Amino acid sequence: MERGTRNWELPEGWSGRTLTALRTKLLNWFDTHQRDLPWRRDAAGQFTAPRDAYRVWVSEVMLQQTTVAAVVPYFERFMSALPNVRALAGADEQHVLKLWEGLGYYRRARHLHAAAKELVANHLPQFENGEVGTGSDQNELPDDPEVWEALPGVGRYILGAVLSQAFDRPLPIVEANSLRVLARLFGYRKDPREGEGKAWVWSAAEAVLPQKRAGDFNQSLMELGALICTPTAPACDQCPVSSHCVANRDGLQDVIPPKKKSVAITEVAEVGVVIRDGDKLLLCQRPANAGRWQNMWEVPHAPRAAGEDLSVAAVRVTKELTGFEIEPGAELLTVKHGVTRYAITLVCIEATLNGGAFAPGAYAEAKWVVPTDLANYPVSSPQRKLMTALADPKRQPRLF
DNA sequence: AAGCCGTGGTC
DNA sequence: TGACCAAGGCT
Repeated sequence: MERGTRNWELPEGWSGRTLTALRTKLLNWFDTHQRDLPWRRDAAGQFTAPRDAYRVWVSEVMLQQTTVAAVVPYFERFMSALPNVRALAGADEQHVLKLWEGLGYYRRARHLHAAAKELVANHLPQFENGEVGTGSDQNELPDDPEVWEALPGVGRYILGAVLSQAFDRPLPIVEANSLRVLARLFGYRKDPREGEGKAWVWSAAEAVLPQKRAGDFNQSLMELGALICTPTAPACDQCPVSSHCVANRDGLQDVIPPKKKSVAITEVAEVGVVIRDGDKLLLCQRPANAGRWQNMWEVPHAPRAAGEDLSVAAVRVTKELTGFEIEPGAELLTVKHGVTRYAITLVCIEATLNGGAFAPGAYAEAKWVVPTDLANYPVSSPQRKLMTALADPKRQPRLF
């Protein structure tokens, strides 16, 4: 979409003065109603303006497609462990993934990590031997859209969010909240997520954006969408800009924006195999370049054939995925989990190693691990559920 | 363009 | 309870 132009008309009654009033009302509302969130303070707990670019960036990446409540503890842990971009760039990817474990969309973490390496290598002051950074990135991360735009995991939203909040650059943002707010405010009836609607909503975000305090203004749109202009039953009586809102005037809040198409859920039956060899069990690392949970660890698991016996499936899946031969044992437990458009029922079975050698392919690597070590590996949520259950001292019979 | 990528909370 | 939803980006 083209930037810096507006090829649509403001609704009747809108003028430059109206836009000025709208901006003032939203900024004033944000000043008095914004939530106290950790990424709105600096590392010392102080409110600053503009804000620390590294903290803004990490928080914005974590918040993608995720809820504020889920992010808060992850953000605190992440900032304690890796307080600045140099620390992140110097960390192992496994450490970064471990800090991300449970948040989902793990590619975000890998992109964040890769981008930090790129920034430190090519876009930050280089230190001589013995010198160290300040520990704060406020004046270290580049105030340059072209640098940020080229980083992995940085799209137009992250670009605008980071540069407007950290450097007060007047760049717009569009995400789920602001999309809803803008569509209702201007009475846009088509889907702002598709086709020309995408261009429209970015253009609308540019049109309302003030040249000063762009970061606070962008946040005000998101905060309003999160607290007042909610998907269902918006609190229009508490909205600071309801008098400007076309959807409020015409009673169209329920149909603007249109609901997203629902996706059909597919049921999947899987078998997972906990393979013992003495006091250790087999842990496998998923490959780096395809599918979900890249570079994370798990016990071997795969779909069962229709009507396939659990033990037969366990032997077949283990052989296909790892190359190992096993002797299947008792059924252990069942973990149900949803992931994207799949509802997966993972039935886990115990087994003992019977021979064979690890064959890389489905998995990048395999390790024999004592159960107390499982907590140190980054694993998916269903795998964490399985491992937590295995480690439960109340579980009978005990595996180890 | 449309599908993929996770997870947990809400009503 | 299950469908909907969340501070998107990549291919």
